[in-house]
Amino acid sequence: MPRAGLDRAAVVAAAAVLADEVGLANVTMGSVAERVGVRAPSLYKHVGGQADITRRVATLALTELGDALRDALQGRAGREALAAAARTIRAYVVEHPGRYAATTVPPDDPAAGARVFDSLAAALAGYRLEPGGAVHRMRLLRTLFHGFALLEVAGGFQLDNDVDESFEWIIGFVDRGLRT
Amino acid sequence: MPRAGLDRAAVVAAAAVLADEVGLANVTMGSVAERVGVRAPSLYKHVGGQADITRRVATLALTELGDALRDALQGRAGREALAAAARTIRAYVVEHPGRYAATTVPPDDPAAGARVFDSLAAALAGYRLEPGGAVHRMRLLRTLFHGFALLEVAGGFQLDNDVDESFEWIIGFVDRGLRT
DNA sequence: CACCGCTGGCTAATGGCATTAGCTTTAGGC
DNA sequence: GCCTAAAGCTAATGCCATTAGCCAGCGGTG
Repeated sequence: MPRAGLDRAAVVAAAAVLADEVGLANVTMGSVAERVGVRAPSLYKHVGGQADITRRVATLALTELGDALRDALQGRAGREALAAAARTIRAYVVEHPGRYAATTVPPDDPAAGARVFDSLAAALAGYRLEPGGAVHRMRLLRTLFHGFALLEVAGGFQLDNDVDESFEWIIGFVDRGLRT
Repeated sequence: MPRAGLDRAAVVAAAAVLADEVGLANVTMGSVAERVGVRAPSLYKHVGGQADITRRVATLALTELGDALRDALQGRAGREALAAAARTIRAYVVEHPGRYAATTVPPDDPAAGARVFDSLAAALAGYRLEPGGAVHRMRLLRTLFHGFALLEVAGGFQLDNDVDESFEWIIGFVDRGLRT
Protein backbone atom coordinates (compact mmCIF):
# COMPACT_ATOMS: atom_id res chain seq x y z
CA MET A 1 0.00 0.00 0.00
CA PRO A 2 1.61 3.23 -1.15
CA ARG A 3 1.67 6.02 1.40
CA ALA A 4 -0.58 8.99 0.86
CA GLY A 5 1.99 11.51 2.06
CA LEU A 6 -0.58 13.14 4.26
CA ASP A 7 -0.03 15.72 6.97
CA ARG A 8 -2.14 17.69 9.40
CA ALA A 9 -2.58 20.71 7.16
CA ALA A 10 -3.79 18.54 4.28
CA VAL A 11 -6.44 16.93 6.48
CA VAL A 12 -7.65 20.28 7.77
CA ALA A 13 -7.69 21.76 4.27
CA ALA A 14 -9.74 18.84 2.97
CA ALA A 15 -12.20 19.23 5.81
CA ALA A 16 -12.51 22.94 5.07
CA VAL A 17 -13.27 22.34 1.40
CA LEU A 18 -15.80 19.68 2.33
CA ALA A 19 -17.44 21.96 4.88
CA ASP A 20 -17.98 24.60 2.21
CA GLU A 21 -19.40 22.02 -0.17
CA VAL A 22 -21.75 20.01 2.03
CA GLY A 23 -22.05 22.01 5.24
CA LEU A 24 -20.05 21.70 8.42
CA ALA A 25 -22.56 19.33 9.99
CA ASN A 26 -22.07 16.84 7.15
CA VAL A 27 -18.30 16.74 7.42
CA THR A 28 -17.69 13.21 8.64
CA MET A 29 -14.44 11.44 9.35
CA GLY A 30 -15.26 9.06 6.53
CA SER A 31 -15.85 11.77 3.97
CA VAL A 32 -12.69 13.64 4.92
CA ALA A 33 -10.72 10.41 4.72
CA GLU A 34 -12.14 9.57 1.31
CA ARG A 35 -11.25 13.05 0.11
CA VAL A 36 -7.60 12.59 1.00
CA GLY A 37 -7.50 8.97 -0.23
CA VAL A 38 -7.27 7.15 3.07
CA ARG A 39 -9.48 5.19 5.51
CA ALA A 40 -11.10 7.03 8.40
CA PRO A 41 -9.00 5.64 11.28
CA SER A 42 -5.83 6.79 9.55
CA LEU A 43 -6.81 10.40 10.11
CA TYR A 44 -6.16 9.94 13.81
CA LYS A 45 -2.45 9.77 13.02
CA HIS A 46 -2.65 13.45 12.07
CA VAL A 47 -5.48 15.03 14.06
CA GLY A 48 -7.06 14.41 17.41
CA GLY A 49 -10.57 13.68 16.15
CA GLN A 50 -13.57 15.45 14.78
CA ALA A 51 -13.65 18.23 17.38
CA ASP A 52 -9.98 18.87 16.77
CA ILE A 53 -10.58 19.16 13.04
CA THR A 54 -13.37 21.67 13.63
CA ARG A 55 -11.17 23.80 15.88
CA ARG A 56 -8.42 23.80 13.28
CA VAL A 57 -10.84 24.70 10.50
CA ALA A 58 -11.97 27.60 12.67
CA THR A 59 -8.39 28.77 12.97
CA LEU A 60 -7.88 28.40 9.23
CA ALA A 61 -11.00 30.45 8.53
CA LEU A 62 -10.07 33.22 10.94
CA THR A 63 -6.56 33.35 9.51
CA GLU A 64 -7.83 33.62 5.95
CA LEU A 65 -10.41 36.19 6.96
CA GLY A 66 -7.80 38.20 8.86
CA ASP A 67 -5.53 38.23 5.83
CA ALA A 68 -8.36 39.30 3.55
CA LEU A 69 -9.28 42.11 5.91
CA ARG A 70 -5.74 43.34 6.16
CA ASP A 71 -5.52 43.49 2.39
CA ALA A 72 -8.89 45.19 2.02
CA LEU A 73 -8.12 47.87 4.59
CA GLN A 74 -4.82 48.95 3.05
CA GLY A 75 -4.98 52.68 2.49
CA ARG A 76 -8.60 53.14 3.45
CA ALA A 77 -10.14 55.07 6.32
CA GLY A 78 -13.53 56.16 7.57
CA ARG A 79 -16.51 55.06 5.62
CA GLU A 80 -14.35 53.48 2.95
CA ALA A 81 -12.66 51.28 5.52
CA LEU A 82 -15.92 50.36 7.20
CA ALA A 83 -17.51 49.40 3.90
CA ALA A 84 -14.45 47.47 2.78
CA ALA A 85 -14.36 45.48 6.00
CA ALA A 86 -18.05 44.71 5.83
CA ARG A 87 -17.92 43.62 2.21
CA THR A 88 -14.83 41.52 2.78
CA ILE A 89 -16.41 39.60 5.63
CA ARG A 90 -19.63 39.11 3.78
CA ALA A 91 -17.85 37.89 0.67
CA TYR A 92 -15.78 35.47 2.69
CA VAL A 93 -18.78 34.00 4.44
CA VAL A 94 -20.77 33.61 1.24
CA GLU A 95 -17.84 31.94 -0.46
CA HIS A 96 -16.84 29.78 2.52
CA PRO A 97 -19.96 29.19 4.59
CA GLY A 98 -18.73 25.90 6.04
CA ARG A 99 -15.41 27.28 7.20
CA TYR A 100 -17.13 30.30 8.70
CA ALA A 101 -19.64 28.10 10.52
CA ALA A 102 -16.69 26.44 12.26
CA THR A 103 -15.72 29.76 13.85
CA THR A 104 -18.58 29.43 16.34
CA VAL A 105 -16.33 27.07 18.30
CA PRO A 106 -13.23 28.44 20.07
CA PRO A 107 -10.39 28.24 17.54
CA ASP A 108 -7.27 26.22 18.02
CA ASP A 109 -5.10 29.34 17.93
CA PRO A 110 -6.61 32.43 19.62
CA ALA A 111 -4.22 34.71 17.76
CA ALA A 112 -6.13 34.11 14.52
CA GLY A 113 -9.25 35.61 16.02
CA ALA A 114 -7.27 38.45 17.49
CA ARG A 115 -6.03 39.48 14.05
CA VAL A 116 -9.59 39.75 12.78
CA PHE A 117 -10.43 41.76 15.84
CA ASP A 118 -7.51 44.10 15.26
CA SER A 119 -8.49 44.68 11.66
CA LEU A 120 -11.98 45.58 12.75
CA ALA A 121 -10.51 48.03 15.22
CA ALA A 122 -8.38 49.51 12.45
CA ALA A 123 -11.49 50.02 10.34
CA LEU A 124 -12.87 52.22 13.09
CA ALA A 125 -9.65 54.15 13.60
CA GLY A 126 -10.43 56.73 10.93
CA TYR A 127 -13.48 58.03 12.76
CA ARG A 128 -13.07 60.85 15.21
CA LEU A 129 -14.44 59.08 18.27
CA GLU A 130 -14.35 59.75 21.95
CA PRO A 131 -12.04 57.17 23.57
CA GLY A 132 -14.72 55.69 25.83
CA GLY A 133 -17.04 53.18 24.16
CA ALA A 134 -14.49 51.53 21.93
CA VAL A 135 -15.61 48.16 23.24
CA HIS A 136 -19.22 48.98 22.42
CA ARG A 137 -18.40 50.06 18.90
CA MET A 138 -16.44 46.89 18.28
CA ARG A 139 -19.32 44.81 19.55
CA LEU A 140 -21.72 46.66 17.32
CA LEU A 141 -19.61 45.77 14.30
CA ARG A 142 -19.11 42.15 15.26
CA THR A 143 -22.80 41.75 16.03
CA LEU A 144 -23.83 43.23 12.71
CA PHE A 145 -21.36 41.36 10.54
CA HIS A 146 -21.89 38.05 12.30
CA GLY A 147 -25.65 38.41 12.36
CA PHE A 148 -25.93 39.41 8.73
CA ALA A 149 -23.65 36.64 7.59
CA LEU A 150 -25.53 33.96 9.49
CA LEU A 151 -28.94 35.17 8.41
CA GLU A 152 -27.84 35.34 4.80
CA VAL A 153 -26.31 31.88 4.57
CA ALA A 154 -29.23 30.40 6.52
CA GLY A 155 -31.62 31.91 4.00
CA GLY A 156 -33.17 34.01 6.73
CA PHE A 157 -34.08 36.88 4.43
CA GLN A 158 -37.25 36.03 2.54
CA LEU A 159 -36.96 38.24 -0.53
CA ASP A 160 -33.32 37.66 -1.29
CA ASN A 161 -33.25 39.84 -4.39
CA ASP A 162 -32.30 43.09 -2.66
CA VAL A 163 -30.10 41.76 0.12
CA ASP A 164 -27.17 43.64 -1.40
CA GLU A 165 -29.11 46.85 -1.10
CA SER A 166 -29.97 46.19 2.54
CA PHE A 167 -26.35 45.45 3.25
CA GLU A 168 -25.16 48.74 1.78
CA TRP A 169 -27.97 50.56 3.57
CA ILE A 170 -26.82 49.13 6.91
CA ILE A 171 -23.24 50.21 6.21
CA GLY A 172 -24.50 53.72 5.55
CA PHE A 173 -26.58 53.67 8.72
CA VAL A 174 -23.60 52.70 10.86
CA ASP A 175 -21.32 55.19 9.14
CA ARG A 176 -23.74 58.03 9.79
CA GLY A 177 -24.13 56.98 13.41
CA LEU A 178 -20.40 56.88 13.97
CA ARG A 179 -19.92 60.38 12.58
CA THR A 180 -22.25 62.15 15.01
CA MET B 1 -46.97 -1.94 31.08
CA PRO B 2 -48.89 1.18 32.09
CA ARG B 3 -49.27 3.74 29.35
CA ALA B 4 -47.40 6.98 29.61
CA GLY B 5 -50.26 9.11 28.29
CA LEU B 6 -47.92 10.87 25.94
CA ASP B 7 -48.78 13.17 23.06
CA ARG B 8 -46.97 15.22 20.46
CA ALA B 9 -46.90 18.41 22.51
CA ALA B 10 -45.38 16.63 25.50
CA VAL B 11 -42.58 15.21 23.37
CA VAL B 12 -41.79 18.59 21.83
CA ALA B 13 -41.91 20.29 25.22
CA ALA B 14 -39.50 17.75 26.70
CA ALA B 15 -37.13 18.25 23.77
CA ALA B 16 -37.27 22.01 24.27
CA VAL B 17 -36.41 21.74 27.97
CA LEU B 18 -33.59 19.37 27.16
CA ALA B 19 -32.25 21.66 24.43
CA ASP B 20 -32.03 24.50 26.92
CA GLU B 21 -30.26 22.29 29.44
CA VAL B 22 -27.70 20.44 27.33
CA GLY B 23 -27.69 22.26 23.99
CA LEU B 24 -29.67 21.49 20.88
CA ALA B 25 -26.90 19.33 19.42
CA ASN B 26 -27.05 17.02 22.43
CA VAL B 27 -30.78 16.43 22.23
CA THR B 28 -30.96 12.77 21.24
CA MET B 29 -33.98 10.58 20.71
CA GLY B 30 -32.84 8.52 23.66
CA SER B 31 -32.56 11.46 26.03
CA VAL B 32 -35.95 12.85 25.03
CA ALA B 33 -37.49 9.42 25.47
CA GLU B 34 -35.93 9.00 28.91
CA ARG B 35 -37.23 12.42 29.89
CA VAL B 36 -40.81 11.45 29.10
CA GLY B 37 -40.47 7.95 30.56
CA VAL B 38 -40.48 5.88 27.41
CA ARG B 39 -38.06 4.06 25.09
CA ALA B 40 -36.72 5.87 22.04
CA PRO B 41 -38.66 4.03 19.29
CA SER B 42 -41.95 4.89 20.99
CA LEU B 43 -41.42 8.55 20.17
CA TYR B 44 -42.03 7.75 16.51
CA LYS B 45 -45.67 7.17 17.37
CA HIS B 46 -45.94 10.91 18.07
CA VAL B 47 -43.36 12.70 15.93
CA GLY B 48 -41.73 12.05 12.61
CA GLY B 49 -38.17 11.86 13.84
CA GLN B 50 -35.39 14.08 15.05
CA ALA B 51 -35.68 16.67 12.27
CA ASP B 52 -39.40 16.90 12.91
CA ILE B 53 -38.80 17.51 16.61
CA THR B 54 -36.35 20.29 15.80
CA ARG B 55 -38.81 21.97 13.45
CA ARG B 56 -41.51 21.81 16.09
CA VAL B 57 -39.21 23.18 18.76
CA ALA B 58 -38.46 26.05 16.39
CA THR B 59 -42.15 26.75 16.09
CA LEU B 60 -42.57 26.58 19.85
CA ALA B 61 -39.72 29.02 20.37
CA LEU B 62 -40.99 31.50 17.80
CA THR B 63 -44.47 31.30 19.27
CA GLU B 64 -43.21 31.95 22.79
CA LEU B 65 -40.99 34.75 21.58
CA GLY B 66 -43.81 36.30 19.60
CA ASP B 67 -46.06 36.25 22.66
CA ALA B 68 -43.36 37.79 24.83
CA LEU B 69 -42.79 40.55 22.27
CA ARG B 70 -46.47 41.31 22.00
CA ASP B 71 -46.69 41.67 25.77
CA ALA B 72 -43.56 43.79 25.99
CA LEU B 73 -44.65 46.21 23.28
CA GLN B 74 -48.05 46.97 24.78
CA GLY B 75 -48.36 50.71 25.11
CA ARG B 76 -44.82 51.54 24.07
CA ALA B 77 -43.53 53.45 21.09
CA GLY B 78 -40.31 54.87 19.73
CA ARG B 79 -37.20 54.26 21.72
CA GLU B 80 -39.15 52.59 24.50
CA ALA B 81 -40.58 50.06 22.08
CA LEU B 82 -37.23 49.43 20.44
CA ALA B 83 -35.53 48.89 23.78
CA ALA B 84 -38.33 46.66 25.03
CA ALA B 85 -38.19 44.49 21.93
CA ALA B 86 -34.42 44.19 22.13
CA ARG B 87 -34.42 43.30 25.81
CA THR B 88 -37.23 40.81 25.38
CA ILE B 89 -35.43 38.95 22.64
CA ARG B 90 -32.15 38.96 24.48
CA ALA B 91 -33.78 37.71 27.67
CA TYR B 92 -35.54 34.95 25.82
CA VAL B 93 -32.38 33.75 24.12
CA VAL B 94 -30.37 33.81 27.32
CA GLU B 95 -33.05 31.90 29.16
CA HIS B 96 -33.80 29.46 26.32
CA PRO B 97 -30.65 29.12 24.24
CA GLY B 98 -31.48 25.62 23.02
CA ARG B 99 -34.95 26.52 21.82
CA TYR B 100 -33.62 29.62 20.11
CA ALA B 101 -30.88 27.63 18.40
CA ALA B 102 -33.62 25.52 16.82
CA THR B 103 -34.99 28.57 15.03
CA THR B 104 -32.16 28.42 12.51
CA VAL B 105 -34.13 25.68 10.75
CA PRO B 106 -37.38 26.55 8.96
CA PRO B 107 -40.13 26.17 11.54
CA ASP B 108 -42.99 23.76 11.22
CA ASP B 109 -45.52 26.62 11.14
CA PRO B 110 -44.39 29.75 9.23
CA ALA B 111 -47.01 31.86 10.97
CA ALA B 112 -45.02 31.69 14.21
CA GLY B 113 -42.10 33.46 12.59
CA ALA B 114 -44.42 35.95 10.96
CA ARG B 115 -45.75 37.04 14.35
CA VAL B 116 -42.24 37.80 15.57
CA PHE B 117 -41.64 39.70 12.38
CA ASP B 118 -44.82 41.73 12.84
CA SER B 119 -43.90 42.63 16.40
CA LEU B 120 -40.54 43.90 15.23
CA ALA B 121 -42.30 45.98 12.61
CA ALA B 122 -44.58 47.36 15.30
CA ALA B 123 -41.57 48.37 17.37
CA LEU B 124 -40.46 50.55 14.47
CA ALA B 125 -43.88 52.05 13.87
CA GLY B 126 -43.41 54.84 16.40
CA TYR B 127 -40.56 56.40 14.46
CA ARG B 128 -41.32 59.00 11.85
CA LEU B 129 -39.73 57.26 8.89
CA GLU B 130 -39.89 57.70 5.18
CA PRO B 131 -41.83 54.73 3.73
CA GLY B 132 -38.98 53.48 1.55
CA GLY B 133 -36.39 51.38 3.35
CA ALA B 134 -38.74 49.55 5.68
CA VAL B 135 -37.20 46.26 4.56
CA HIS B 136 -33.71 47.56 5.31
CA ARG B 137 -34.67 48.75 8.79
CA MET B 138 -36.23 45.39 9.60
CA ARG B 139 -33.13 43.61 8.44
CA LEU B 140 -30.98 45.88 10.54
CA LEU B 141 -32.97 44.92 13.61
CA ARG B 142 -33.03 41.21 12.86
CA THR B 143 -29.32 41.22 12.11
CA LEU B 144 -28.50 43.01 15.33
CA PHE B 145 -30.72 41.00 17.62
CA HIS B 146 -29.78 37.68 16.05
CA GLY B 147 -26.09 38.48 15.98
CA PHE B 148 -25.96 39.73 19.51
CA ALA B 149 -27.88 36.77 20.84
CA LEU B 150 -25.67 34.24 19.11
CA LEU B 151 -22.44 35.92 20.09
CA GLU B 152 -23.57 36.17 23.67
CA VAL B 153 -24.67 32.57 24.13
CA ALA B 154 -21.59 31.35 22.26
CA GLY B 155 -19.40 33.28 24.69
CA GLY B 156 -18.12 35.40 21.83
CA PHE B 157 -17.58 38.49 23.94
CA GLN B 158 -14.34 38.17 25.88
CA LEU B 159 -14.91 40.50 28.81
CA ASP B 160 -18.44 39.51 29.59
CA ASN B 161 -18.82 41.84 32.56
CA ASP B 162 -20.12 44.84 30.65
CA VAL B 163 -22.12 43.10 27.97
CA ASP B 164 -25.27 44.69 29.40
CA GLU B 165 -23.73 48.08 28.88
CA SER B 166 -22.78 47.32 25.30
CA PHE B 167 -26.28 46.09 24.64
CA GLU B 168 -27.87 49.30 25.90
CA TRP B 169 -25.30 51.35 24.01
CA ILE B 170 -26.25 49.59 20.79
CA ILE B 171 -29.94 50.25 21.41
CA GLY B 172 -29.12 53.92 21.87
CA PHE B 173 -27.04 53.94 18.70
CA VAL B 174 -29.86 52.49 16.62
CA ASP B 175 -32.44 54.76 18.20
CA ARG B 176 -30.37 57.84 17.37
CA GLY B 177 -29.86 56.64 13.82
CA LEU B 178 -33.54 56.05 13.29
CA ARG B 179 -34.45 59.53 14.47
CA THR B 180 -32.35 61.42 11.92
C1' DC C 1 -70.19 -7.95 30.94
C1' DA C 2 -67.47 -9.85 27.08
C1' DC C 3 -65.17 -8.73 22.94
C1' DC C 4 -62.53 -6.21 19.33
C1' DG C 5 -59.78 -3.18 17.05
C1' DC C 6 -56.91 0.77 17.45
C1' DT C 7 -53.25 2.86 19.49
C1' DG C 8 -49.17 3.36 22.15
C1' DG C 9 -45.90 0.95 24.12
C1' DC C 10 -42.12 -2.66 23.70
C1' DT C 11 -37.77 -5.53 21.93
C1' DA C 12 -34.86 -6.71 18.16
C1' DA C 13 -32.47 -5.58 14.15
C1' DT C 14 -30.08 -2.47 10.71
C1' DG C 15 -26.93 0.77 9.24
C1' DG C 16 -24.09 4.90 9.98
C1' DC C 17 -20.95 7.19 12.76
C1' DA C 18 -16.55 8.19 15.82
C1' DT C 19 -13.17 6.19 18.02
C1' DT C 20 -9.75 2.60 19.88
C1' DA C 21 -6.74 -1.50 19.56
C1' DG C 22 -3.51 -3.86 17.44
C1' DC C 23 -1.24 -5.39 13.23
C1' DT C 24 1.72 -4.49 8.96
C1' DT C 25 4.44 -2.12 5.99
C1' DT C 26 6.87 1.70 4.33
C1' DA C 27 10.64 5.03 4.26
C1' DG C 28 14.44 7.11 5.89
C1' DG C 29 18.70 7.24 8.96
C1' DC C 30 22.64 4.45 10.30
C1' DG D 1 21.39 -3.59 3.86
C1' DC D 2 19.03 -3.20 8.45
C1' DC D 3 15.86 -1.13 12.11
C1' DT D 4 12.84 1.74 14.06
C1' DA D 5 9.26 5.26 14.02
C1' DA D 6 5.51 6.69 11.57
C1' DA D 7 1.56 5.94 8.54
C1' DG D 8 -1.43 3.09 6.83
C1' DC D 9 -4.71 -0.88 7.40
C1' DT D 10 -8.70 -4.14 9.38
C1' DA D 11 -11.49 -5.42 13.16
C1' DA D 12 -14.08 -4.28 17.03
C1' DT D 13 -16.85 -1.29 20.27
C1' DG D 14 -20.40 1.60 21.43
C1' DC D 15 -23.69 5.26 20.49
C1' DC D 16 -27.33 7.01 17.62
C1' DA D 17 -31.53 7.17 14.48
C1' DT D 18 -34.67 4.61 12.43
C1' DT D 19 -37.62 0.50 10.94
C1' DA D 20 -40.09 -3.91 11.61
C1' DG D 21 -42.93 -6.49 13.96
C1' DC D 22 -45.00 -8.00 18.34
C1' DC D 23 -48.20 -7.28 22.49
C1' DA D 24 -51.14 -5.09 25.81
C1' DG D 25 -54.28 -1.64 27.46
C1' DC D 26 -58.35 0.97 26.53
C1' DG D 27 -62.61 2.78 24.39
C1' DG D 28 -66.46 1.54 22.25
C1' DT D 29 -70.16 -1.89 20.71
C1' DG D 30 -72.96 -6.04 21.26
